[in-house]
Amino acid sequence: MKTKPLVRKLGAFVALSETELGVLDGLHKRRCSFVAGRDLVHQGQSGQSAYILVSGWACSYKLLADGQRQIIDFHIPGDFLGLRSILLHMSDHSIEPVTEIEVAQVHVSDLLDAFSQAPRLATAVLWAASRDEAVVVEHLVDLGRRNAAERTAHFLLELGARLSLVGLGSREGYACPLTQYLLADALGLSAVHVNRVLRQLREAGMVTFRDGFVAIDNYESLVEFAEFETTYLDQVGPLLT
Amino acid sequence: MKTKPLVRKLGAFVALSETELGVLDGLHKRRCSFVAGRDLVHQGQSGQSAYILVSGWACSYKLLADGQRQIIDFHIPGDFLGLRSILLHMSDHSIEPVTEIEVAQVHVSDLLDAFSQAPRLATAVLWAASRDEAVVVEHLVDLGRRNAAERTAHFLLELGARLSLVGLGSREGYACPLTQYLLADALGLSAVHVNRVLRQLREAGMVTFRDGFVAIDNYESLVEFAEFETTYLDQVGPLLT
DNA sequence: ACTTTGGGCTGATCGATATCAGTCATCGGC
DNA sequence: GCCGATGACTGATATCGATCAGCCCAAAGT
Repeated sequence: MKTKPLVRKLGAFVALSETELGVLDGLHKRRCSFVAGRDLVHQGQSGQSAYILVSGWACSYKLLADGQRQIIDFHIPGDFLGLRSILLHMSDHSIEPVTEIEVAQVHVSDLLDAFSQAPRLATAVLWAASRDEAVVVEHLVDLGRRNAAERTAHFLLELGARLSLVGLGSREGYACPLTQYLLADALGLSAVHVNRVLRQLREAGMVTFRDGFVAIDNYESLVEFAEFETTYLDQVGPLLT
Repeated sequence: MKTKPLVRKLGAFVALSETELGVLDGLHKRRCSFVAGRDLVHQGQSGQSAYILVSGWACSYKLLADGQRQIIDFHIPGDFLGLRSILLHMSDHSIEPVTEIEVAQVHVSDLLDAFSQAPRLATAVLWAASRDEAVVVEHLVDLGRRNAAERTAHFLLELGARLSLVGLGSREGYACPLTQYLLADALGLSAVHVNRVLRQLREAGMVTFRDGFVAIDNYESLVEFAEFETTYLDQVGPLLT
């Protein structure tokens, strides 16, 4: 079987032993699939287990009383879903599959067992969680201090960088199943404006998002335009050997 | 000595034993003070230790190339500072004391030792980190989908709720050393506009921020106006006994 | 006593982005 | 072969919040 995205992701941080690989494999036993659009976790729900995303895309979001929604983050293969919910014993957000997804369900007890069998996995997962938090923080800066075009450019670059880490993208581009509506809800813009901004970026020769594919036409100028910094995503090699 | 804010905070989640209290005490040994305005941690710095904030307020922020900044979060007594930095071996943000602060410096090794002596502390700290992340997520929703007034109202309520957890605030209000400039950098607004919005909220009889004190004039209507949900902050009693 | 500084405050104007009100193309169902 | 749904796209208009330019007050410095 092909390398699991989670293994690939954690492997970039910790040089995984045979035992650790085995334990990680064990976490992938309870497999399920979900169709696009039907909530996996619902805001306000309690209890719950977490999931490891094996294939497909999902997003976590919050709904406001007036029906608007804000997408917190998109999740790609190798990401944990709902890790925070199980700690707080209550989900403060919803999670929705963007495409059809395949996940491995993980109970709290599975996770704690895995950690006691392979303690360095806990460090690795904590590291992954920290990196995810850094992504959310960068997203927050997007919303607070970047205009629509910079924000969109930055966001597309960041997605690309994350996808590259699990082998699903490169500097040339990546497959991206998001609609302009989803992008709007993530970027705090209207779908109409997302459309205009994407046109600007396309006409400026920087990036073309069309037919489910993001083509980065000029990586350097896009990076400069978006003030994109990769330090928090870069991972040259395992830090823990 | 008065109960430490961190003990108070974690105590709301885990019923702490004598041993655990002792270990927590041990983490508070390396005390230092810092004056307001001079960075504690600098964006891009590597290595680093973390800190427990004992008294005073701090904020973590990111600088953009054009000189703008976005404040990610304000930190109040009982909060950890720079926990993510030590995991990523690199700080992706800066931390600046807002007032004079007193902190306890914590090396990675101190923390790991503490966790091995009192394993439930690890769970408690992880829980605290998750709650902090939930705060950042809520802040993200503020920036993405709430207008200036709702955003400001929501932010002030959230601060109040967090301060109440460590005994520094109530539904009537709390002492708040923030300037309108700091508020602007956190809310993604200009200082001028923050001023106007505060006036609106004051004239609407909801909340009065003046002379370093936030007075909540009408808690119910403020909560309704801001669509404030406390679920992720509420903590009726220890979940782990 | 005068100046300087920092924080709070205000009016006028301008620009970025939302909102409204559509068109067009594609696709699956019947 | 039409129908409804969905997503991409566009022009016109409205609005929120930034920016500019400035005043006022209190505290600290000289």
